[in-house]
Amino acid sequence: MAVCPSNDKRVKLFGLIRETSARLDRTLGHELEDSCGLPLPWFEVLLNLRRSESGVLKMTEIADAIVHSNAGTTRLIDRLEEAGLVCRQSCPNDRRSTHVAITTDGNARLDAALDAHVEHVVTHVSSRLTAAERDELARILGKLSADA
Amino acid sequence: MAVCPSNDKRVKLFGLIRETSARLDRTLGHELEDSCGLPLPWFEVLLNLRRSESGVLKMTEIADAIVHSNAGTTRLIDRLEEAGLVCRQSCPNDRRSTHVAITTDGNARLDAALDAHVEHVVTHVSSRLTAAERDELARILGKLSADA
DNA sequence: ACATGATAGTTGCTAATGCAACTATTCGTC
DNA sequence: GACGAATAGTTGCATTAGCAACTATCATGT
Repeated sequence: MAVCPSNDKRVKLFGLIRETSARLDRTLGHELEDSCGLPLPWFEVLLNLRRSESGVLKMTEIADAIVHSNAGTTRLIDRLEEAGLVCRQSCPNDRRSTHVAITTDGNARLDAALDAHVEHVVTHVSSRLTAAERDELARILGKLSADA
Repeated sequence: MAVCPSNDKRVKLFGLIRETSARLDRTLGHELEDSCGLPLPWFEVLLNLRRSESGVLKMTEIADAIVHSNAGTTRLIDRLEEAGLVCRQSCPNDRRSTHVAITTDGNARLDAALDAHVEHVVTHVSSRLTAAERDELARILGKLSADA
């Protein structure tokens, strides 16, 4: 269909999503690490735990939320637990499953990180867009993120 | 400012960008690898070479385009060269610099990959959005990707 | 109750990435 | 022209991630 597929609009859109996210990831990741000593994936885990209703998440839920493999999530939680920011708890209903909860230390670190992170996000994202654009971006991305 | 920073709209927007991109990355990466045996980063390198005016790119240009470190790009190009898809050429003007060019094999692989990739992008991105949404998304992301 | 299959999580192994340090070359300034 | 600073690229090292295989537990059908 396209005369030059390498410049195909559709291909470019995906590339743009990828590139934008990668740049923001790198920038905000560095800034978070520099200001709080907290890697972005750790932050994401803590953030998801904070948001969870029950205060705990299963390994699989975390893996899905942060878009990691189960194996990768195991190791990630290992490190977070090693650092004392989360703890594993046995799940009463299902003995295959593991509950992960945030610790007091984890909550404190998250609070500090959130303050810094909000500032970074404002600098690199919010302030560059109008309110309408931010809403529209969230709406559109929501449609894409629905399943995959 | 926000009562509950973990649900702060700004934080969520960044998280959504990250999540959406990660999911698409994973899905389209697998599909491309399964259909063409081409890892997504390889594809991105070849695509950028195809698009370049002169037919070659410097290592640093590639690193920037695909949002990799210089070190990571060196190893990535090593593998691509090993596979015969690109070749390094000495740069006449600057002997510190290295030109990377796509080979005949690389072009063939890229052609095949593009056909498959377009299809994947249509499935997971284009078809989920209206034409207006696609344009708007590209426009907004363009504003974000501008510098960092 | 039991066999079969599905699911949750972990581990071994390998691949890919980044940072810091290094070499080689070029640029700027005197 | 020569010296110091900046730049392009590569390498050593450590970290992180995923896939495939494994164990343990649960669910289903007979």
